[in-house]
Amino acid sequence: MSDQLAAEILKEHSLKQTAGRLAILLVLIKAGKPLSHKDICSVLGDHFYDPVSVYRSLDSFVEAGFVHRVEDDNRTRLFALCTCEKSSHCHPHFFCRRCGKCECLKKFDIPAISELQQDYIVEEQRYYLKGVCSCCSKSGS
Amino acid sequence: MSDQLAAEILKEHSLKQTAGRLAILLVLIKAGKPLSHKDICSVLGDHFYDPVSVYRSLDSFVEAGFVHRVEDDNRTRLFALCTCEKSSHCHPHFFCRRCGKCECLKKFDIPAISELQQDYIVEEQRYYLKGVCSCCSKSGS
DNA sequence: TTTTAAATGCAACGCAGTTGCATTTACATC
DNA sequence: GATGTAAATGCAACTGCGTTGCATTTAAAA
Ligand SMILES: [Mn+2]
Ligand SMILES: [Mn+2]
Ligand SMILES: [Zn+2]
Ligand SMILES: [Zn+2]
Repeated sequence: MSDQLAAEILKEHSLKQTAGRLAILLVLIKAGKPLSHKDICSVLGDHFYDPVSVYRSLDSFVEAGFVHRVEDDNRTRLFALCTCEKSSHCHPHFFCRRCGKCECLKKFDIPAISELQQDYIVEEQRYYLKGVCSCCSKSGS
Repeated sequence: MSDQLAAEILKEHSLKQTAGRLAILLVLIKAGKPLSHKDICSVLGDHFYDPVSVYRSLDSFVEAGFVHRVEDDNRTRLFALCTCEKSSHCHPHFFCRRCGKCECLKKFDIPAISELQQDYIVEEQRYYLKGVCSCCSKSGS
């Protein structure tokens, strides 16, 4: 049951177990892919809880390190559960223009630019691809 | 004189030569690095011209293909003259947290993820680095 | 059970960018 | 050079995503 997983994650990061946080986290667990604030609110639907609080809960997750933020082209941010221990973005993301979904390419590391002058101090790298995802390219031209 | 360059670029892309466009383009040429809408407006200063028109001029440059947009983490967009013939982003960008500047790493191609399944159709790739730039890392700890 | 810092709801705000529309202007044509 | 027209501009209002302030509620430690 992913309810338990959600509870464990919160406990593990010493965040208070509130109904809202549990619900939001559950949505992220079940989705298995990056979701926007809007996505999350619409999944929550009836057990609706304040949009501002959703933002705040998400922020607390990001700060705790078990959720990462993906910056979309469109000035909206996506949130995904981050199983990959390392904090911050460790993998590339793929945005499909057909189905509109964003996918974490967890299998891959972000390739480095080996020839970059050594006096640049790289602290963070982000990489994303846009195109047509595996699913969509298979189904229909 | 870069005034002439600006005029040429506009002509080359059959865009009407207006005072505003020439001024904006000149700012981009002189800057030699990505600038935000705000940056541009503040450089224009007195010969001030409507912020909305600045947006529209920039859009026309991007559509024409000689300016590219860089998406910043912070929901603001940066614009840079794109000398590198290929349309869209062909190179990585570096954001310096010290001086706050963004730099086009024009020397480098964006590294590819060779192991990506072939049924993904990659149409665009973006790559950016954050850290401390060459300049800033040299001067002062 | 009591206590308290943290979480929540609600309303107002901030800011980058967009849209609609009336007016002006670059530039092609005569 | 004068004329016509589509494109560019200015201005005001609007959108959408996210943030902030503050009073109230609540999880969980004591
Ligand atoms: Mn991810
Ligand atoms: Mn660039
Ligand atoms: Zn798809
Ligand atoms: Zn710097």
